[in-house]
Amino acid sequence: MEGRPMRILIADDEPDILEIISYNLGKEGYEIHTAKDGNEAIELAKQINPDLIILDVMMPRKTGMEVCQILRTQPMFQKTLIIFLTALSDEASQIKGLEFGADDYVNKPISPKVLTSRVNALFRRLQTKVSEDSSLVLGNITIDPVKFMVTIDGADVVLAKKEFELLYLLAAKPGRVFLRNEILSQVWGNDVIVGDRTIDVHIRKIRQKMGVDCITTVKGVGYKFDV
Amino acid sequence: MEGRPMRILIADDEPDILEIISYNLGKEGYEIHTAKDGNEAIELAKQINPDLIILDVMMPRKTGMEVCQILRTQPMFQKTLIIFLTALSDEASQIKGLEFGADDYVNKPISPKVLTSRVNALFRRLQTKVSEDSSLVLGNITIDPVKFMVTIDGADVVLAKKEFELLYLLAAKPGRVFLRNEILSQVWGNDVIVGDRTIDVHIRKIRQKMGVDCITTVKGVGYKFDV
DNA sequence: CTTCCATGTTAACGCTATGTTTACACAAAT
DNA sequence: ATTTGTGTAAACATAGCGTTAACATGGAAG
Repeated sequence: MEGRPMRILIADDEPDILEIISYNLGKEGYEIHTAKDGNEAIELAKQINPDLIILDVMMPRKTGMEVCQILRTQPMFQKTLIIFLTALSDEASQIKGLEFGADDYVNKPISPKVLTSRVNALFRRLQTKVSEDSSLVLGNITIDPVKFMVTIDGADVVLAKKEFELLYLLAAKPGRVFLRNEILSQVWGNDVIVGDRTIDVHIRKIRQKMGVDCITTVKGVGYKFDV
Repeated sequence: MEGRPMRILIADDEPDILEIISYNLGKEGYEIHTAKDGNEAIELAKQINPDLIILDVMMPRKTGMEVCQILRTQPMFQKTLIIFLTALSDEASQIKGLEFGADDYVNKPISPKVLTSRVNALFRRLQTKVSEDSSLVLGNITIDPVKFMVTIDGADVVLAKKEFELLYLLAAKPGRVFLRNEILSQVWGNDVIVGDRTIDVHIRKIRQKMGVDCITTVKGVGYKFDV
């Protein structure tokens, strides 16, 4: 799945902050590098080519803003993610930071957990953009919502809209059991009322068209996608 | 060619907030739609297929979180940007929101300018390579947007303007399904209103003129170019 | 063993989304 | 002025999706 861990460069002049952030993001599996001023940040960035740079705004030897501005002019750092970190919580700074080309702007005092969540959110978005297709791959089965296509062992399977939506719902969380009510409200919507057998019939058609039996019935509860 | 404004759906139960945000984002050139509760947001989202959804967390008839959760399970909202808006500034909510699949989390009271900056930052990151008009080669089919010409097995096929634009749109991302709404806004523009059958008629003419059936209908969803 | 309930199975059918054809306004070309 | 072609609308035709209803099955409880 993940070829290499995402590389993060953190620049701040307060050692405590560096340590706290490093520790928390390291725990998430990221590869962490640190710099303690602006020039060092630029140097290191050129060396290691990080995926994300977290910049304190107030730093000696070039502020975060300056670092950002310098890096953004270089082709190599065009698509690098940048987060500003700052004690300045005033509106103007924040706007200025974002317009300088930052992807996020987090105020101090920092909650390590919040920062981690924001970092994760940025990377999540980047993933789906790079791979462009958010298709699910489960063993020999591929489900591509962009192409509206299901493939088993390279062979295409054509599903109708509702069938596809139902399959996608189950396959998005393999192994998890979905209650009939859950399925109804997610695929059909809340206000629609359909008969008891409707879900079953769709499940049947999916099973039939797919050939492989990848959907398991949990009697009295619901259905789940088998891994 | 690629000048379509980004489409934003804003959902909040306070009319004042809706208005302020709409005004400010509208000024930036975005196309704005609004909903005043959760269910309405889901309905509208399905209709207009927005690029970004701004969700108030506290709303009647489904909270923002619920809306997010429901939409994220559906294939067509995998890549849609989502921002949460909330008065709850506590850490836990924020983390929860981001882990729910949101791309940003903004606390009330909202500064319109800050929100605008954050919206801009998200879209900036999303900007795809503006494919300068280069000719597409797909198997034995060549589509040259400069010469306005389509060639199949060396034989020229003459298409009318709208037909060509439609074909080019689909062929630019082979396999990808384009919703009827998407096609309308990309080929016809957002403000133009045309009848229900217009797209079909054009598709038919393309199919007829091309001889080869390279466009597949995905009923209830849209059309796609076959590879 | 019987009963009961949840789900599987099948066929049939209405309805909606799309296909198809024709007509027409309008623009461009001749 | 005539011709030719494009884009849209309107009026059908139609396929197949989504649903229902009726019946089958199987397993758990008694």
